[in-house]
Amino acid sequence: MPKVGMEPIRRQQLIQATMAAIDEVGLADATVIRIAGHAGVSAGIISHYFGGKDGLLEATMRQILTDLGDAVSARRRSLGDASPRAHIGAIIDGNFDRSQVSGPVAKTWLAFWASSMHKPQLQRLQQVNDRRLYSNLCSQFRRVMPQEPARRASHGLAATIDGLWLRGALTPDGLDADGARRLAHDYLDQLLANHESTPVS
Amino acid sequence: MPKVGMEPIRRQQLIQATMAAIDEVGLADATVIRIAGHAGVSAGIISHYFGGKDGLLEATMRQILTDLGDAVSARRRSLGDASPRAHIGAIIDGNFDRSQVSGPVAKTWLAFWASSMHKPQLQRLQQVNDRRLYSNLCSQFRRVMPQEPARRASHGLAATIDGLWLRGALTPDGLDADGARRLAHDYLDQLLANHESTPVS
DNA sequence: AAATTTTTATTGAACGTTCAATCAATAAAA
DNA sequence: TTTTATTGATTGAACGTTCAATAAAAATTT
Repeated sequence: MPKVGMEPIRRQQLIQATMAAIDEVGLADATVIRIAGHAGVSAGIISHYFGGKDGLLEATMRQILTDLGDAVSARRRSLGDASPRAHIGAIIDGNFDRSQVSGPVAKTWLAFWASSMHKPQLQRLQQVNDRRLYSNLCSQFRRVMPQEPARRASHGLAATIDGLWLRGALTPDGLDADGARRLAHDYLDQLLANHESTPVS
Repeated sequence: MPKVGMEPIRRQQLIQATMAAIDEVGLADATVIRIAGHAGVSAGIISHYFGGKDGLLEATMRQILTDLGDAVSARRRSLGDASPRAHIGAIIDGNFDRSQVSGPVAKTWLAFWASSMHKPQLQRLQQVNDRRLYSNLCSQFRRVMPQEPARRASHGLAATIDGLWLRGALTPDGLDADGARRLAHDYLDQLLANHESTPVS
């Protein structure tokens, strides 16, 4: 049923179908036929719009990382020059945003993470995202502590966030976003408390 | 060159070769021919000793988890009824044991983790290991805090350990075991400090 | 407004490749 | 001579990609 302007629609459908297929049977068994079936189209269309299966997988990972970045940015934009705690809290909340922690997204994210160890194209995306999270955390921690402790705090908090995702992806019931957020915030409070020069309460 | 009693030797060789192959090209491209090549044998031998490729992969994951459990047990055995901090510290150290954090092992571990989302056999192994870590942590935290905080502390510390592994597997230079251990110990100290009824220093 | 042509979107069978598994043949040790 | 260990060519299944054929919409002409 050829109607003009299908490209953006099909691209989005196929990216969603990719996540659905990976959620269903894993990356290894997410064949082009299965993905196309989820989108209600034929297999050939994937090569037409993405140049091949690899192009579709890369586009899917890029979408996940873009959504993640947007979720963080949206929460930080309204903060202005608020406290480091507020900014880092927003980063945490953005990382556990609803749209990011659904079963399909979490499983796809983990599958890509593992796959990126040996696919340069995916590894590049992964590292860009990683460094953005780390440097955002670091520059906020730097406002209340010296460089070396700030680096350690950033590394620890980033690891905790990723670890909670990792465990959430494997849990049958999916990630408990509220519980994870609370845990990360508690950790953040403790990291900050260690470097407070003027204890308030 | 048929000599009697080759079975345990070949099994070990093939398990090591599996990790080497996954480290080299990833789980998706770790074919039986490549694995057999790493062990210096022919592909057919894999089906002979492990019943098929799946059997070899399961044996490899089982070995990684067994080694991990042994590394933890060995450090705790000499502790007797020492402090919770000492026991949990030993669990942390065991998880960042030298034999566990080498590039091949870390990458294989992550590959299996992702794969276990959709392979019941691997998922079972994964969950047994997971619950062991969690309940070990929990029973130690319980000695110094109520049940609910102990659960939260265990979940948080387990997530941090896994997160450090995850990031270590992806880092080009491999996991910085000492740095990771220090971070996990700092987190542990903070978790315990929040529930100390008799502040000593 | 009807008929025609052009453009765009889509299909799905065919093709070449790659993989794990099999098993008859082989060779060294017992 | 018997037993045990190992090989590697073969087989069948499954995969991603390609491309000629098709069909619907849009544009153009009558």
